[in-house]
Amino acid sequence: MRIGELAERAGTTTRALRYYEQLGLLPARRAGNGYRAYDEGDLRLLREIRTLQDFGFGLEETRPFVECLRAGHPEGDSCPASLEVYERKLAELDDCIERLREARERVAGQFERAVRARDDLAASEQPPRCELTKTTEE
Amino acid sequence: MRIGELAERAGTTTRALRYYEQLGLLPARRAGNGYRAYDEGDLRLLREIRTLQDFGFGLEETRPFVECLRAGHPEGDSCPASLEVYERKLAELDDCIERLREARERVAGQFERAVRARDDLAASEQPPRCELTKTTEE
DNA sequence: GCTGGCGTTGACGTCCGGGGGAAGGTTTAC
DNA sequence: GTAAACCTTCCCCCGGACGTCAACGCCAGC
Repeated sequence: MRIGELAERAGTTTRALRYYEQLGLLPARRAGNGYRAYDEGDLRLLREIRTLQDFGFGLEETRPFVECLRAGHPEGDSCPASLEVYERKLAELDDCIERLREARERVAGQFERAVRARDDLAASEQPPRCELTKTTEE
Repeated sequence: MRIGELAERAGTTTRALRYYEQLGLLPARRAGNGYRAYDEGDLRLLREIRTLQDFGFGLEETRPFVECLRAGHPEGDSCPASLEVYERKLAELDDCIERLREARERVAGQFERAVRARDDLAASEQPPRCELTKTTEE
């Protein structure tokens, strides 16, 4: 299989495949004419890469998974190195989520304070009309 | 006050101040010699910008707050436009947090599955030795 | 009067990842 | 025979918030 077919079957582009090869992530054998030659195993590797990317992994983070598959393991995450990447990613996500939650709380606090300040100001400038005054005023 | 003093008092750099001016965020009056001239009000505006940046706001998002202060309001968030930015930011943060949480759950699921697969494999390859076999084998 | 430190503008560099796109040349496929 | 697919090499781009010169002007102190 050549690069165009592989790209199409994996739903990516030839440009990306050349880039992955450049990274050493998905090296290709070469046919006699210099064309890149891929097989079904490469498609499997490529699908692993794409799946992990959908999970939010960077390309470098997919490397242990790809190498694990290439080493003959049944799944990309059958190797300790892959599990470590999972753990690191989980820690990274937790950290990121926590920081965003803190930021959210700070902003929410500011927002609520500002809204109260606005309402207080409105109330002092134009005192609330109770039911009785309301009917008499209008 | 000139640019160096303002930068130092606000804990930022002259480069940043020129950049803010370039964005029209913090325009400066000019002294006779062409130097930028700032006053205490500008320091207040700048502190508002820095505070919001610490909250995770982009520079453009600080603009309504700065203009609100410049319009004479007591706080940067005394204006409706600022409150809208707060609301947009909260929605943006919520969305971001939610997407990260989903990603985290997907990764956690994969991780747990992989760990179970590993343990199952270890168990089948090397059956667990109970207390009795342990003493007889070694 | 000169050195040093501040100021000015403008333009380009950086960081980050993940490619995009074009030029210019082979090889294959119909 | 020609169009499509492939090859390599090269630079470009995205965004955000500045950093980093370069080359000059202004001013205080000694």
